Amino acid sequence: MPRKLSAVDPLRLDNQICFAVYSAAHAFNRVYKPLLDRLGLTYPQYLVMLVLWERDDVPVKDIGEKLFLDSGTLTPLLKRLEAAHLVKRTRSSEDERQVLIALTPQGHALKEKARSVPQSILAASDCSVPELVAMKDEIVALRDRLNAVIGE
Amino acid sequence: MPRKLSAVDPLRLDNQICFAVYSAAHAFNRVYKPLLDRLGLTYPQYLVMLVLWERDDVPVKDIGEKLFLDSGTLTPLLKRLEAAHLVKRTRSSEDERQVLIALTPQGHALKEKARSVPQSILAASDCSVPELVAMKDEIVALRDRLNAVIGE
DNA sequence: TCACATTTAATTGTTCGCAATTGAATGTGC
DNA sequence: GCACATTCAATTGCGAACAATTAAATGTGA
Repeated sequence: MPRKLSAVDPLRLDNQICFAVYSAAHAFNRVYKPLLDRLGLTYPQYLVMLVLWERDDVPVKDIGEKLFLDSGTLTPLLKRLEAAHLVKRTRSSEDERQVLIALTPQGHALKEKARSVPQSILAASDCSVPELVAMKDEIVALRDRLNAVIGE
Repeated sequence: MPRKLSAVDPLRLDNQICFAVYSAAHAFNRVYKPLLDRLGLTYPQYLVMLVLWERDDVPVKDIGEKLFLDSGTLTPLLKRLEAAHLVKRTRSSEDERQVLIALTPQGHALKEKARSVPQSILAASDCSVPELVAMKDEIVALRDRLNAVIGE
């Protein structure tokens, strides 16, 4: 009995890892949404806050490198975080080209409210921590290989 | 010697599988971009074309269910595909609420130009096919568990 | 010093992605 | 047959995401 061609058709949606990643990212976003609504953050804003909770007073460029985002995305996003009184934007005095992003007291305080988020995500994943760590490492390795190709 | 807390801190960016997925999706998008530019498609438009190349003349709702997208995303996207003469949008005569999406001859023809895309992605992934299939299956399973939680 | 390149954010314009709403068509329970 | 709910696409508004450009600050070489 001949194998169905569709099972190996490279143009089939179900065979594409990229669509798996794309749709998983959207699924994560939908799980995060109600959790982050309580913090008044969108998911990309939450990522920026994660960066700042690790290290404060960083240039826009550093945030961009960690999150793989450029100023076209970050500038308006950071302005919204500033409008929400979570960060302050100031030109660096050493290098006037740089804009340094610092947390406000409210920005610092929000970290406490965010502590419950990861475990909610873990529960929704319905997966053991070692399994998730293994998957994460594989996906990061794939991402880094893809990014290496982009730099040519 | 005590383990660094950061290695297990759930709020650390590097520990979050969701960020791995999010950033991998963007990396894929950047790899796809030059390939899809030659087809005159964006990545979401390419996904819609993949669906239509599998089965033609389908309602918007069916496309949305396969891609996990709603009409707010698909309606303008499909109008752009129609403006590019790749699809035709017609009201179903059986159920006037539905809009059926059908490929034009140009839309059908584009499939041939798209055949080289998957192997370019495979090359950029720098990964064996069995490995990619295994990763894809894991990610799809995770996505489906997340989507199950959303439906409560 | 001075011309030139580089770095850094900001800006503009296009396309997703989704929540919320609208309006038309269809299905249902009585 | 008729009120009612449901389904489906379209619309509106907002927040990413990114390409391309701009402008200012800084670095470099002759």
